[in-house]
Amino acid sequence: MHKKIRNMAEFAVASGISRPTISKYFNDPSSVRASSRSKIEAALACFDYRPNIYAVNQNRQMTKNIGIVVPYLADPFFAEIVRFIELRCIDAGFAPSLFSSHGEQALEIDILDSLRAIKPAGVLLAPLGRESDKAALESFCRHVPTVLFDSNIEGIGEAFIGSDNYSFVAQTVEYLTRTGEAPCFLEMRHPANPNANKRRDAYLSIMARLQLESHVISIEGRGWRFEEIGHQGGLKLLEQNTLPTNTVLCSNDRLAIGFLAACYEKGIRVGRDSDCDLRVASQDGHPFSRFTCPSLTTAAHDYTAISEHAVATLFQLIESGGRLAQRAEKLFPAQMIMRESA
Amino acid sequence: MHKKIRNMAEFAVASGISRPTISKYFNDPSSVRASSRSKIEAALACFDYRPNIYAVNQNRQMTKNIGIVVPYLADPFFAEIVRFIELRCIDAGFAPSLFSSHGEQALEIDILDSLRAIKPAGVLLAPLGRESDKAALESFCRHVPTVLFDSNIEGIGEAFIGSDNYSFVAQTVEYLTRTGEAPCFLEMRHPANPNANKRRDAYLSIMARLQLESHVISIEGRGWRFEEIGHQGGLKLLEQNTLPTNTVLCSNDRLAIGFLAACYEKGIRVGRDSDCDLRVASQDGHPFSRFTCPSLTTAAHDYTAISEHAVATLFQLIESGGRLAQRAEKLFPAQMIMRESA
DNA sequence: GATTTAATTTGACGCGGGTAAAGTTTTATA
DNA sequence: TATAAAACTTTACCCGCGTCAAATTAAATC
Repeated sequence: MHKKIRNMAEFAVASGISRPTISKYFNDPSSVRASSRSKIEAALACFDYRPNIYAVNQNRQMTKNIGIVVPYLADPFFAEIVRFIELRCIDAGFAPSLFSSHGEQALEIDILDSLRAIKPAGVLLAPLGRESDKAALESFCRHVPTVLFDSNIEGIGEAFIGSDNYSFVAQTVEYLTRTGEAPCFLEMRHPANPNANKRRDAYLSIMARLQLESHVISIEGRGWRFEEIGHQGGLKLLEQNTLPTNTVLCSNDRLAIGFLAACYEKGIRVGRDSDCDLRVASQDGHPFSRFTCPSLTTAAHDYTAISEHAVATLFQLIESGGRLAQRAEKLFPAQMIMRESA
Repeated sequence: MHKKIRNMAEFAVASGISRPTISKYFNDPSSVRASSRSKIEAALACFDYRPNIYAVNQNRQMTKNIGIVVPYLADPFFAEIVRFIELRCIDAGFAPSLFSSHGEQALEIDILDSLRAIKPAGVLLAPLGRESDKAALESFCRHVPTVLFDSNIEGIGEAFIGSDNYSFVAQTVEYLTRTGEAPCFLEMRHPANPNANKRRDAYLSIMARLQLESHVISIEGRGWRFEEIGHQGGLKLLEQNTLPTNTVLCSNDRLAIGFLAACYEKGIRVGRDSDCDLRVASQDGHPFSRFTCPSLTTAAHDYTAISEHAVATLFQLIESGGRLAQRAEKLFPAQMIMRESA
């Protein structure tokens, strides 16, 4: 009875419906008459036929694929946001494909290249940032409807969804200043991510507005191993004993995780209690920031809002045919999380 | 001059080579005469034509796709191993597709389902473990050449590559016992991953062999938020003050990260110095274990060996037509990393 | 029950490239 | 230089499905 169905024509015979109608059904089950639909679904139950996606995508102008590209998947921030995004794409009937550039420009270009080959309906792209080949990104975005997130690159992509870096720094600096000494700012000298520069600039401008003396400490190190960089840089700083203030605001949580490890090793007591030597705060709301020692006071990304809005924007972009009247930018403010480190 | 090339026939004309030869070239550039090859590559340089992957895959019995499935991508262990695997697949000319089950059975089934639809040459699967639907996995593996890694499920997949849990526990217990008191063993009562059970059993058997009294402490909590579980469980344990030994071996690093945070909060000094209250060691070699406070002594997976061998096994499986004479199992021993926590 | 409207069927073509057969040219070997 | 082997060209058909036009049928409206 259950002879194997090899293609849509055979399935059409088996279900007693013509092939074009079957085709319509798979593109939109509600577009066929209820009686046909139930016949098809009855047949579907016995024969478990599914259209060949390669044949389908060859003939469709646009696939149901959505590309998701992040710069560094081993960073739990991206892993977390990708989780949200994937689930929302699936719910909307799309097939997400996930790619990580692993911090390498060549790989990012390769990914965009192979992404073009699968003709996705749209792409959610968190670019490498400073390391990105802007010409390559621009060329890609001309061909594929793309929404940028996390890292903004001016003029590239139809929209950008990210966090308002100013809000992060404003909240952390305000909190730290209100509850103690104003912070110095610890960052990588050559950050991979453009958000880092925005945060430093925000720090400088906010400190100026508050008529406070600002101190930016830029530590060496390149790449995406932020914890290690924060650790090494922290050890050096603490050995030199040249921290200008007793309060340190780290540019991001991963740097702070490394820095806290250095503090611990050097016997520096971190926290807001009176017997502590140093307060450390940071920014991102990294999934592990709860479990540092002490737990990390940080300004957190609104993961849910960002992923939700990024996906919604992409869907809207797809529905309007791949182009938006003008490039939309949406920034979400930080959510302050007060913990033990400051 | 640069009229757009729409398909292989047009490209054949443009390059002065017949279409079947072009087709051969793209399947294996070395299979065509050197003179033809250089003509094709010259044309390729001006016209940047690429075969339509949907048309290609429709007609090929087997694609060049490789599926990679992990249970929880937000766990840096998997993120890290995926990085290795992806790069090796790309180097070998395959197109890896990455999926995370996000800890959910339904999603794992969905992924295997859509994976079947893309007709991959092979799949590298790290199953959820206890949460997996074994019947679904078995059915999948009957259709797609699959190599399991990380979590073994007896009889499923053509091969398994993972770590030798016994070696992990043997090394940590040996080290801890040699340098101080024998450890108790801290684990989740309902671990998601079957490795956890193997580690507990190894602990019991090793302690018995050493004629030492064993103490297994099973803490409550389900799911994949191990740090939180370790943290909550740790707080409870330390409040009750009922630890049977001054040395704790955690089943895995993420649990240990949470436990260390609990120790810090409770003012327990962790480390191997004489003024410390507790020694804590663990297992996995988690990327962040270097940055805990104190840094975590742990038995590390041999990431490189595992990913290397998993990929090599899959390639071999693909070359031998999708079936192996018998199910191969390969386990790699741990590499002990001595740090400050024990 | 006649008419309009919507849905379906039939038949046919196209997408882009795999692949096989038969004949032709090139290269390698002796 | 003759001969065999390898690579190539031409021709043709195939894959599985989207999609269109024309004809047919069913449902909805009055």
